[in-house]
Amino acid sequence: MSDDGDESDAQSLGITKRKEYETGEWYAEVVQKADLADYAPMGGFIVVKPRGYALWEQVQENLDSWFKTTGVENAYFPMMIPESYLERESDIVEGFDPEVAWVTHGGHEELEERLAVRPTSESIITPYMAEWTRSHRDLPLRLNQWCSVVRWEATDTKPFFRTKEFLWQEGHTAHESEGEAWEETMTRLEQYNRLYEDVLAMPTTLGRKPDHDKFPGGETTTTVEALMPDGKSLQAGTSHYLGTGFAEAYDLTYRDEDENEQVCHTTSWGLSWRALGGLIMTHSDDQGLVLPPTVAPEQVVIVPIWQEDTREEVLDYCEQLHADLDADGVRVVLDDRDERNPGFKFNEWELKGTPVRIEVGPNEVDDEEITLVHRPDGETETADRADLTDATEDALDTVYAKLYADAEANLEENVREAHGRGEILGTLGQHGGYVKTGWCGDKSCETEIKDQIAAEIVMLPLEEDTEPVHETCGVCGEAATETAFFAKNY
RNA sequence: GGGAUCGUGGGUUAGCUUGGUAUACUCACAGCCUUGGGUGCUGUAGACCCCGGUUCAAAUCCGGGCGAUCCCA
Repeated sequence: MSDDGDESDAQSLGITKRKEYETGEWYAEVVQKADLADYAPMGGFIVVKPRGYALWEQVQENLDSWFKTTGVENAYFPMMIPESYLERESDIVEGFDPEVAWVTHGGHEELEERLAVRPTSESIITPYMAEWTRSHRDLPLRLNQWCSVVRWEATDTKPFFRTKEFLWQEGHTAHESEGEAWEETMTRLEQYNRLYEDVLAMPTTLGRKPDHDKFPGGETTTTVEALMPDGKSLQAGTSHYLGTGFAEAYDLTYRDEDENEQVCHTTSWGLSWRALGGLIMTHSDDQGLVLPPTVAPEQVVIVPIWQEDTREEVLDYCEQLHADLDADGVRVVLDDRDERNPGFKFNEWELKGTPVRIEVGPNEVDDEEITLVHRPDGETETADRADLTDATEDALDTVYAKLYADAEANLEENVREAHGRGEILGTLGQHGGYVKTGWCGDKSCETEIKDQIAAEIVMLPLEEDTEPVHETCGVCGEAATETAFFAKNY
């Protein structure tokens, strides 16, 4: 049944596309109507509105505090990078060149050397790390910057998922040994994982990128992958062990205890506002945005419901609730707008993603109770007024658990095994999700699948010595050396 | 990278085939009304994506651009 013809006027205030059937359009509508972001006048760019930015701030606050307690310091490097710097690491040039935006003029004068708008900052940060590193006593050196980068891809804009400019953090570290650098790589990957598990209510899978898809110039790229409800995988964060290649290119060396010059092992790791795209896509529904309480700008909305003769007592009661919750540190708003009826408010706060609603009418006032409603499923519960904060916090925890459980079920149901071209293609085509199969390690076997169904190897098991799931490659039949996870991806 | 669809007040949309004063709802604002799922009334304000062509006349037809969405790779 189509709602195109009979969209009621009332509904056009809310979401008119269905998540299940029109995922792309639904997503665009949620982002705009929940006031998260808008399109910029140039293709590929977006404007992030205060509600959207508030979500990013939650991501920042969490990650930033974890970084700081694990030895990372924030710094800031220029947005523009001289071409000669970029060129010092040839793989970086090759990997990013097609999507670098160049500044060629300052005012009316052509620059002697054109400047790259950073697509990532290894090439300007590493030289400075080299300057600051003299001896093993200066190591490890851990820097992070919160900034935006530009990658001039000619693909369709999808707010947060795919934009030419995006906000992220990029961490860059230098270490004495491969072991330390590898440990660093994993520390950051685990922190990304924690962000998804504990803050964004999204289960993830950790893995390694195949060689042909790793960070240009790096040794190993690890990834946090999140499975979206439409069966596509989202690369939700990456952490790279860069080996000594970058250190060599930019002279990042140190004197060890025996006064010998040694080359550093470096890492870099980044997480972008894609995380928000994943968050929105994962939890939201046909009513609009759904947010876990951890990041919701308003965790609770109190909606008063009154009649002429009960107005004052209901509002008084609500104001008390509001004051109490606020004092207990709950992010709460009281929607006491006079000109809107409760139904309108319910819909509006649901559209905006507020996780818990407290409804208060004369009944609640008389019985000294509160009615709590969970955003994800509309479940209603009643609690004593005296237990306000506990009941509210329980409800918030329950909402988080529900969101996580739903996402987890989606992930668990959508990891499948297949062997043979037909089976791999068929499974991917029918179900989406991840398809595990043996892999010989040859890129052309991936290409074969990619050409037919636009799915690629999104990850390999994190542990390199993991026994392959099949003895032979699921595509060509040669001996398998790895287990490959095929999926369509964002 | 290839193909398709689309672009009208802040949001949703009618009008386009057959060229001539642009439709309605909603939001916003002012006032009244008053509330257990998008309430009712009155008033105000607000739009044809851009450039070019055809024409007496273009939202409408033609060409190009820009932007969005979808499908395929």
